[in-house]
Amino acid sequence: MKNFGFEIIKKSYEAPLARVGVIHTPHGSIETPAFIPVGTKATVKSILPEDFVKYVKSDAVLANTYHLYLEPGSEIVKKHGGFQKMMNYTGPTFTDSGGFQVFSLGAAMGVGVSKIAKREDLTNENIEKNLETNNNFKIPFLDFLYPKGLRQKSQKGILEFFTQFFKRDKKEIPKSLVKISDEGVEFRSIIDGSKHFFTPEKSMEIQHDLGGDIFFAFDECTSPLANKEYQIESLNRTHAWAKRSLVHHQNLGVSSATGEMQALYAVVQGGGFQDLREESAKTLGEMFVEVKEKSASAESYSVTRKYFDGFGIGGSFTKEDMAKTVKISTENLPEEKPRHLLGIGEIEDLFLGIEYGIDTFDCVSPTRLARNGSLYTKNGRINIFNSKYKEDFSRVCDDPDCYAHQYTKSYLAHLFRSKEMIAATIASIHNLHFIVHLVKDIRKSVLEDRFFEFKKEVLETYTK
RNA sequence: GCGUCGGUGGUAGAGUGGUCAAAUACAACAGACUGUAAAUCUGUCGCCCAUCGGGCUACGUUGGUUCAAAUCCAACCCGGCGCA
Repeated sequence: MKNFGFEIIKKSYEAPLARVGVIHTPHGSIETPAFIPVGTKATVKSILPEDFVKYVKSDAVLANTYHLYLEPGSEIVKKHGGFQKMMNYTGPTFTDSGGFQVFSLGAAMGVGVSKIAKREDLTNENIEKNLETNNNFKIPFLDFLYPKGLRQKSQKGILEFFTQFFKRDKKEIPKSLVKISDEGVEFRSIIDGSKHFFTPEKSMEIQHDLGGDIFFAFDECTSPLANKEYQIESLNRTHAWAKRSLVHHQNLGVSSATGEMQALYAVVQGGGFQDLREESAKTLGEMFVEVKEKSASAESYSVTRKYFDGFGIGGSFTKEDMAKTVKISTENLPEEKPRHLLGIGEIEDLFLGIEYGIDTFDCVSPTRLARNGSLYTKNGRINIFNSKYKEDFSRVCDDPDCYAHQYTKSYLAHLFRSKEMIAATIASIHNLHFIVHLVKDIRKSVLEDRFFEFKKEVLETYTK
């Protein structure tokens, strides 16, 4: 059985923080930098698992704790031997801890805040408003919000239903499905409204059941609208949770699903505040737990220090802050450990991340954009719904290696307009292939010491 | 031929005297989407100027009643159904 490991093959001459490496896992290697496609519920949406392997050719896939815990339930995943086996995938896997849902179902719910804030959103007024609702949410009568049959309703339908219900009974409209305390986070299920309490320990247990090769400590992803006071409070909590995660991971030992060792990453937070990021990276980088191990020969014990195997960089920040935030984080992390930039995947951001020492990325953007008709091209993103593509007989993708190369834009436009399911499939394969291979090409450019040249070449034609 | 019901914007379909350029849905045209509450969401959608807003033409056709008509009346045209 191979264990987790990371080796740096080359450090860039051009960009002092950039490096090329390989992550070893019990299920194979990941050549870094790498883009890891997201399969939240143990499926990369709209793509057959076998086609994902065949056509996307990424080195790994990432699934989500919150979602798989809710359905089908981590026990069932465990009985499959992990989500990897369940989805008939043989390569390396990641699971996210559920920390992002603290944000997306909490502070971000219903207020139109995304992970990447626009600078103009960061007004005092918005921050004030956010403070009122960001913590200590009252969620009255939430059970009524999810009557049977509502599950399939659209987001709009649900929000309308909420609003009507609460207006009628003159109750406060809920701002959140999440309640945060130092102990953990109370989530309401997005499926049926039921209550679930996540602690770092619980997240570890679920992720041991899910069986990913690499998984994350439970963290709090804060809103980009949160002020510094809140960020400090949250960061301390995230650090405390990281320690608890590390301790509990050691107690649990190997994965309950696969019987194999899993690698645990901590998550650097601190919002857009540079001092907090620095503190976070240092704190987590030095964090360890002492483990007593029986020595091979006799009854004596040796004490070893267990550190995190790698680090995620999480949170939300403005586009403008991203570069320095990533940079100060990686500068203060142990160099020899892999770094994963959570939830980032726009093309400019990939270059930026790699330049500042990121080894892996994951992002829903390629698949979500694809389902909504946006496609990556060398000349920027296009919306295949635009009327001009009705009679555009050029290829969806120029690259003959891409599955979508065999189809015309006109055909894909037709599939989208007529709501055929395979539209999402072709578009998703294309977008993932595009991003995965872009990162592979960036990797190559670092190896060949022409990173900046390549960056310029790509970004010059890719406007947007 | 007689009777009856009906003719509304690209389509379907509400509206039956003023708050109607006309609900709603679909279509169309744009836009958004970064650890997946997302096969989702937002905006526009008669014409002309326009930031609020203003002007014009419109609910089969023509004429009428009324301060005011998609809405009431008459005739006509067209369609469904029933009876000859």
